[in-house]
Amino acid sequence: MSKTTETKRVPSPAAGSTAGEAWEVLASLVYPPPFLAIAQESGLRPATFGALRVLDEPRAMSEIAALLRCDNSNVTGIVDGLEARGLAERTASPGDRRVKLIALTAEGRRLRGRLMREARKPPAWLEGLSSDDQRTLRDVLRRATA
Amino acid sequence: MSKTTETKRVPSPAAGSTAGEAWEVLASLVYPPPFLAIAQESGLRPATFGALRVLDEPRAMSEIAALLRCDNSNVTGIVDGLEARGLAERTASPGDRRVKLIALTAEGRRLRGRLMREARKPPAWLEGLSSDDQRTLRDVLRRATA
DNA sequence: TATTGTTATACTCTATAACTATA
DNA sequence: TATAGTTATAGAGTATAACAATA
Repeated sequence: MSKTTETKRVPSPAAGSTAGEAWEVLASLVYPPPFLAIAQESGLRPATFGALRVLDEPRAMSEIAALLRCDNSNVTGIVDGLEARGLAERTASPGDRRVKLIALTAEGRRLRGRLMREARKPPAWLEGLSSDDQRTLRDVLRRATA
Repeated sequence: MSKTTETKRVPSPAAGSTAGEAWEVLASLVYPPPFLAIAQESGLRPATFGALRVLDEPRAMSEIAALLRCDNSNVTGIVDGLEARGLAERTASPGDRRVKLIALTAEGRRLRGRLMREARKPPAWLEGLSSDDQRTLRDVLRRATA
């Protein structure tokens, strides 16, 4: 869970700059992250949810470890959990018999689709903005990444 | 660490709405949270950083647990860690001798001040926006919380 | 009796190191 | 010899339950 929220709980002094003011409001809106709640509600543990997320296609264990930025040895347990729930299967790699490809089952693909759609859903405060404000926000943020 | 980033890693289908588009960009900008990196660089573990954050004034163990949304029993260990580092002290509560008030030491206050200033610092992408865009962003976000 | 904080215990997530089976 | 994955083990973070001191 989040012991990470900053604003609103600790009374913060005036930020002193426009960027600081914007950041203060933004942090209060996006932390804690909504997808943590989604993982919890789905009954999946964070690590399992993370693995499901990157399994958009069959991947080797080491590939999953790299995407999750964790050690290979963890992936063994995480994939064990996915297999136990019937969400994924270890399959042999055609070229290299050391490699195991992890593929979602039909049920795994169903669950993943549902959770990914949920995770992409904009939070209520964003849906509640006027269409103009939504467009403005989107455009400013796009300039920030340009 | 973050096994929580969504955008940019998994190719996501077009969001299909202005809010969805805005959210997609926003998520790529704010996850993983910058204060996780701050905690790590400071050599504090996330739980310790969280406790330090809520100790703007002396607080009872149970109060800390409530703010961190964790069990009382965890706070014992977290405060043990703060004490071992010389950052906080258990002091007796004047009214109720069951209660222990945790107060930061001078060193704890110094470190907390430094970390909080760091955590409030707007990220580079926000500082890099034009003044106009910063103001626009701030005002839209303020309307979202109104 | 009820409450505050501690201890005992257990489960999850993470990492390192030693091991296996391939290459 | 090197690599992919597993196992053994350990440390941190979390939770529940039983306990001591105090109310």
